[in-house]
Amino acid sequence: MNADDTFASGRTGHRHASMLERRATIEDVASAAKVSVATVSRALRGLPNVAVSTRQRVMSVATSLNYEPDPAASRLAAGKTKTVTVGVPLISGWYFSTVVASAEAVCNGAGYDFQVICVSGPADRDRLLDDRHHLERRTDGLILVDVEPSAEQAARLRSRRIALTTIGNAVDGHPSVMIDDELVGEMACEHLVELGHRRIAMIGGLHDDPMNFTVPKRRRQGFERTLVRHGLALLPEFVAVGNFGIQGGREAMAELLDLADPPTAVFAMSDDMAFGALMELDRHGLVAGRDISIVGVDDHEFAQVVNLTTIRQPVADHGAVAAQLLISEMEAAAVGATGRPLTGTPTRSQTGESAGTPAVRGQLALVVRSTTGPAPV
Amino acid sequence: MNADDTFASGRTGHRHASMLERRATIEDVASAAKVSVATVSRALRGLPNVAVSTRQRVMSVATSLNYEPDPAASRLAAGKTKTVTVGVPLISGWYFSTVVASAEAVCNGAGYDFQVICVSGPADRDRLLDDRHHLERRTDGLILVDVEPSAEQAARLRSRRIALTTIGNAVDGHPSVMIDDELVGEMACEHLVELGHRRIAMIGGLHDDPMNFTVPKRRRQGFERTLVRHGLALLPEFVAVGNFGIQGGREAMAELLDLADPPTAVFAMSDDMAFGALMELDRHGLVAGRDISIVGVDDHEFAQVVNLTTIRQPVADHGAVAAQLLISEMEAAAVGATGRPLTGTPTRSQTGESAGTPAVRGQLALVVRSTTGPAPV
DNA sequence: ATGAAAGCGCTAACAT
DNA sequence: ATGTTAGCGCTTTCAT
Repeated sequence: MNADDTFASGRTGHRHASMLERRATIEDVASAAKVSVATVSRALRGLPNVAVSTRQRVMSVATSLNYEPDPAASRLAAGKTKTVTVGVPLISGWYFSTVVASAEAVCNGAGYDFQVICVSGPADRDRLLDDRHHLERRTDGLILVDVEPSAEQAARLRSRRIALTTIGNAVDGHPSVMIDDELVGEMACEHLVELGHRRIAMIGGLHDDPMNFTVPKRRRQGFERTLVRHGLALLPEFVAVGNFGIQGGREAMAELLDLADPPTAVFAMSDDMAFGALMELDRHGLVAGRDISIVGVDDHEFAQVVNLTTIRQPVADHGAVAAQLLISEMEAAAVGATGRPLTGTPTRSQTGESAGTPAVRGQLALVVRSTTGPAPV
Repeated sequence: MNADDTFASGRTGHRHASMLERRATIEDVASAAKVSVATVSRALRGLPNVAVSTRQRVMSVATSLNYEPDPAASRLAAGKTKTVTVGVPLISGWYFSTVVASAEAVCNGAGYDFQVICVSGPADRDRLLDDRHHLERRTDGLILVDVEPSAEQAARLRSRRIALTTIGNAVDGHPSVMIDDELVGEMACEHLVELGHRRIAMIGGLHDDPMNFTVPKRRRQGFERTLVRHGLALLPEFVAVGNFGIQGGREAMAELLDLADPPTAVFAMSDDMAFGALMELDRHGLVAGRDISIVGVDDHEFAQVVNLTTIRQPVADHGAVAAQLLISEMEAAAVGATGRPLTGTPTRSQTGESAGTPAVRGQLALVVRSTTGPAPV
């Protein structure tokens, strides 16, 4: 089959260098350990009903043979892939890459292969979730970050035995990790009001929202509600769209500054947008924290560089916790599969969290730096 | 030979088919299309020796059955995984996440599964490259970003039939994409010298360099050489270590400012370090571009926010080009494997690029913003 | 151009 | 506690 020797002469001194490495199979281990392949399989996977001495012998033989099970073979035979996939709207960008990084660390630590796929719009989302191609037989679990599957898609995922955990929004019956986004808006508003501001604007939201990104909606609710509680109102012209990017933030700030009567303070729903706002302030010769106050959300790595006041959220934790939740789900499912056929699985449709579907909430903290200050008199 | 019928009755009964989706196998397609599985396999994979009419029929049946080949099964049978893995020192962080993002787009577009693994030190690197676990039978190709495999590791990769492409450094006999790092140092130096600076410092390098990260070394060479060409010298106290992070840049700048006779200009080998330097300047009440000039490298998204003068490199291209090179290698290897056994593959040990191992160089551009200005008089 | 059949390297019944 | 063996769903000779 392989014509290794064809080159054995001319290629290099060492034949080994050009030869294909021979990998040990479970049979090699079995015969070397003088047991059956079944025993090797059990021994190596820590299954019960293996004599201690046998297990040890098998393990040492496996090690000395440098044996590693072929993932394709075990996937085919067992039907599990030991792979997790994370779907994000964008791979670069501080928030998402931080989430991906921490999820990767956890998954890899738990022995899972880690795949990433970019889901930048509804089409991508539906392709990922509806087509047979991406998930089917390729992954045991999926982490969706700021991507909301429909109820049907979530249901199908379950019937396809693919575990799901979401970040940024909750899907009924699945674990999720998110922050209290209403509280975010509330905290930002409180801070600004306390400083004496009364003309407070908001940068956030998306121009069109095909992905049904609920985060800005919730932040706005908390923000507006708090404004109202203080006897203030959210003026229509004080609602600018920033699309969660630096440029969007800059443009939004430009619009606000163009107003006949501009705000004295701005709540930017993300640090990125706040950075853009800061740029625009600079262009106008205005000083943040003196002429106009800006609060962001995230505590982006750069927030300290530009001294941005912001609401910190534990982004790295998001990925790590989601990965852990997902892994728990998958291992539970694995047990359930062998034990009893998950007859008892709850098929809840409650609005809140139901038993078995933890909705982890991250801690928030207002970090006051220099971009917010007392309202100008 | 097969006693299929032994279990024909009891086995196939769908036990909990109520919940689980039934997926079509190649046999389902074969029988529905009234051909053999072999023909289905050929037809669907675009292999020759299939009648046009047959192929069409098979394809439409496959579509209507929503058939998708089981990746585990084809991997096991064919020995290829259709997966690429990228190893990066850090997943978050602007540079790496941008590279990963563009690589993902290309790989996914080409139908490859895309895995990421964090390689944050020599131990991680050796585990990834030496152990059987990670790569073996899991991936067809590897992209290493700022991670340098030893010659032996690269050789083993070849004998394990895993394609390799590197970013940031070149490995003999493998495609790579990098920039001319000496030119980077040169351009930065030229710019500063032209502005009249003569006391020019440098922030870069790593404290200890277990990964043999060659980028800062080359940048320094170009930088120092250019200094010398202009009759200047790189003073030992003008070489600060920044570890390529914001904090490191800040500390490095602090050291430089503590000097009895501080520099009037600083070449920071990355934008991140430049941002840190900017922070420190700010803390000292100094204005960048007036009191002290700073040039960075990258043209980080954030560079425009703080108006940083920098040397732009096409980071996204790095990932995209590397992915393309890798895919070319893999498809060539696939052909070579069936066709002729890659007789002509060069085993060169030249210093530069050799035929068949393209070393793509990215375009550089000096982007002048406001953090550099004429030397104070 | 098509089909039959032998694996690929495991896992999981089932038997002992 | 251990062994036997039938698949898992494909790909790939080898026939025809």
